[in-house]
Amino acid sequence: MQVNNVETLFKKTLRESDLSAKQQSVLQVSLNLFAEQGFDRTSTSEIAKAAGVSEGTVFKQFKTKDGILKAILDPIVAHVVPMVATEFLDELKTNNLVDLKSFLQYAIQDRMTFAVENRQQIKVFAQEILRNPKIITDLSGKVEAVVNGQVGEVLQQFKDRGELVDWPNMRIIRYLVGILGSYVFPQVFLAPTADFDADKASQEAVEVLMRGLTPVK
Amino acid sequence: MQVNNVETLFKKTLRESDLSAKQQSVLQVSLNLFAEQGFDRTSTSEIAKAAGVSEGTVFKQFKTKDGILKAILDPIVAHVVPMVATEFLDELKTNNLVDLKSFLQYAIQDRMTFAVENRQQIKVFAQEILRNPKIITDLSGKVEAVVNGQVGEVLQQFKDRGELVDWPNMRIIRYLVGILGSYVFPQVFLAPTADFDADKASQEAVEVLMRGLTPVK
Amino acid sequence: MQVNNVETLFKKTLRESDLSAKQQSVLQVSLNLFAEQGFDRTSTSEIAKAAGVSEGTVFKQFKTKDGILKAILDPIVAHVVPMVATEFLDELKTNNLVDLKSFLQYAIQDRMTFAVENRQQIKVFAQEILRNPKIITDLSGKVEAVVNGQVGEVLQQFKDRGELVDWPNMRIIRYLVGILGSYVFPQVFLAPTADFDADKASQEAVEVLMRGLTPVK
Amino acid sequence: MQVNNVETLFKKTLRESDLSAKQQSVLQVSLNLFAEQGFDRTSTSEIAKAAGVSEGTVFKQFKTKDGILKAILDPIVAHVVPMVATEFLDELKTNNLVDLKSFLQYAIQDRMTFAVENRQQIKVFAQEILRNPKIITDLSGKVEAVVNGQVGEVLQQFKDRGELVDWPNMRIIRYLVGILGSYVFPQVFLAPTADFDADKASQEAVEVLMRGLTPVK
DNA sequence: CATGAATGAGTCTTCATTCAT
DNA sequence: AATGAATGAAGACTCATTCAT
Repeated sequence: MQVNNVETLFKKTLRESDLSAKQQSVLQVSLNLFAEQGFDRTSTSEIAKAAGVSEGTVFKQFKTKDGILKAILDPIVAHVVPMVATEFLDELKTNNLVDLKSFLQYAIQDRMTFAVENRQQIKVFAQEILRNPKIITDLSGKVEAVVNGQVGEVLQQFKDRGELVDWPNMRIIRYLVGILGSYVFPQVFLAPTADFDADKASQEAVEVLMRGLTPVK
Repeated sequence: MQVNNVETLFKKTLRESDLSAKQQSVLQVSLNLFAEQGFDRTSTSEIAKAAGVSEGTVFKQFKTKDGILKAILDPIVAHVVPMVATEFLDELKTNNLVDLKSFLQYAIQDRMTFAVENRQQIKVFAQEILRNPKIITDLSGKVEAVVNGQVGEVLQQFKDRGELVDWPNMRIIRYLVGILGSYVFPQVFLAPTADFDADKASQEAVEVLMRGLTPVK
Repeated sequence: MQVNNVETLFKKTLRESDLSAKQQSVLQVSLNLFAEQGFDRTSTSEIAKAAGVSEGTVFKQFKTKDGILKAILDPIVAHVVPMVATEFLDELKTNNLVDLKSFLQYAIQDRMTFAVENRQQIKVFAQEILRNPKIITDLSGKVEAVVNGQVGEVLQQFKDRGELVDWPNMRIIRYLVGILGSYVFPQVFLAPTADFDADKASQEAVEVLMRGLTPVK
Repeated sequence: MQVNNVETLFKKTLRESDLSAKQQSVLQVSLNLFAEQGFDRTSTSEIAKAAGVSEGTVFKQFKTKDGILKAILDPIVAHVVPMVATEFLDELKTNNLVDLKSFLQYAIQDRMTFAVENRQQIKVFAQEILRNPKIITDLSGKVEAVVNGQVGEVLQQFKDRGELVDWPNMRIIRYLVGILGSYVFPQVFLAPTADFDADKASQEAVEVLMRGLTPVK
């Protein structure tokens, strides 16, 4: 199965950057601390200590504390998100999703796993969005392009075959995300319950989505 | 129509408290500032200035900065949420919701309006949940009680009449909230677009929910 | 003889301000430290310690380190300079300066004493002028007004009586200041020699000025 | 006319030193930055960047930041000042200054031009003197030697011929410098006004000095 | 010689909190 | 109850200096 793990991809991006080992460590450690206790509640001295570097080193490269956050978020937005998207879309095609149900089963389960595995990164993103919603305005363009582009093609197939209601792509995706979120949200932001059954959850989600998105005869 | 406005109810709660006018002002102003710029980014001196009181006064009553947040959140959780819930449930009964569609139309539109009107308070809550998920664990008990209690009765009617799938109440509510959230989330947390059409949005939401939640013959 | 001491006047201004004793102490101590070791080489913690207050107190009132400097310089420019000027001019009139020589003797000696007694304040000013010459542009207006105003009247008397060359006031004052400075400068900015004889110095200065400024028959 | 420009001479001194091109660049750039923004407000990284060298290089040669200042000031004191003095004295002799007026005209105008052309260097010196007056104690010996030596010879001629008052050389030079300074100071340290007329200024200065320094019959 | 990443002490500044009035 | 001056610990950030390469 695909890696699909932001942390792995993030580390890869780090390795390919021209940052020194210490500076990479700063970003790695910051990501974890920001996710755990929030940006504002994480001090730069805490970061330095956790990364095993001096406080000067932190600022030498990243200039400001906000610079650290930017150094984390920017490559994720610029590289990780597209990589993940591409990977996901490739899988969609590879897996030869013959009908809507297969497609939904795959997509829902895949994204659910993704969300749970990348809780940390998602939380950092969520915090930043609450603080500065502009960040998502920048992303929404990309998302819309993908939805109407490659994802749109896939959806169109199902529409053509009469398997999917003829609603705008954004509307269909909205419901997909909404239903997915209704399962994922508590796991990511609230207490991640140990008894969360991703299989059962995705089956249920697929069931209600199939009902909601199949054309009425 | 009902007031349904947390701010109004919050003010009412304040009036009924034994807090002096100045102390009420502190809470009122804090709520706004916390929503606008976040708890960590709001200083107590800023609060004091905005509330027109001295810094000493802020602490005289609330002991700590966290105490202010608690003084805001606690009554909302203790009084405002129940009041809103009761009000909502009363309306459900009063409006004589003869069938599932009427029920969904009413519920969705009502909650959508509620969310948009109370953006500020919701944002403060969201921040606090990210920081301290425990707060929702406390709430979830109450919510589950309501869902399985009064709301459960309503849902049961529809199930009995064969208008609603025979799924657990929590599952049904999950989808309701998920679909609702897919419309409301961008308005509350991202850019609140001026062209948001609550009527159209709730009609669409009802449409997909009716499909998803109606039993198959 | 007149007080003529900026420090005394500065303290008087402080007392009349609405600053607390501690805050006055901050300014007093800062003035001394800035004069001794320069603005940039004086740390705020040093100021706090010397003033016997916490570092927070320093910033509570003066906001920034520059704010401290401003709080020192502004009242001097606004009040002390005018007070000193008035005092000086009053003395000029009171002492019934019958001829140019008496006038020069008085003025030179008086200003020389003034400069030597207020070395500290003058040094702080000098530093600030090197850093930010704008400060003197603001003052030059006032100075010119006095030179052409009250001082001008005095000079005009001597011109009318044929005791003083008919040059523009600014030119005459320029030489007065230049010659005065040639004696004062080393005392203020270089090593203040113990054997400095203000009496002899002013006699010499008066001698050369009398020669330079008396009309040729 | 003579070069009379400290920068040119400074560069020449640099070329004749055993410093590498990069290290010379460090001194050159430091001089400018110190003059513009002061020693304390110029960081070593700023110097390194402006000089196009690494931070390590700056310290390799000069050990400390003070070492840079020393490396700038020392050669000026050791070589440039003497060179300028010699040049000046040579000119005095070459120009065959027949009488006191010619001498004053030449000297005043020459030094005035010198001061205005070397504003930067003078400002660095002035700053350093404010900070560490000892530097001038070292210089004063040299100055006194020159004043009583070669300059003394020139002055003696005029005294012998009855063109110049029989005052100690230092006293005469004091007035020369004082009057000169009264014109030059504002140009160097305050706003350098575009309309400064060096010709007119030196004529005026000569006029008052001739009056002040000519023996009374 | 030259580099530049790394250091850590020190700087200015903020802020929640206390307390005498 | 209310004030606001005072506190001091902690925060972000700077900078002269070192050292392995």
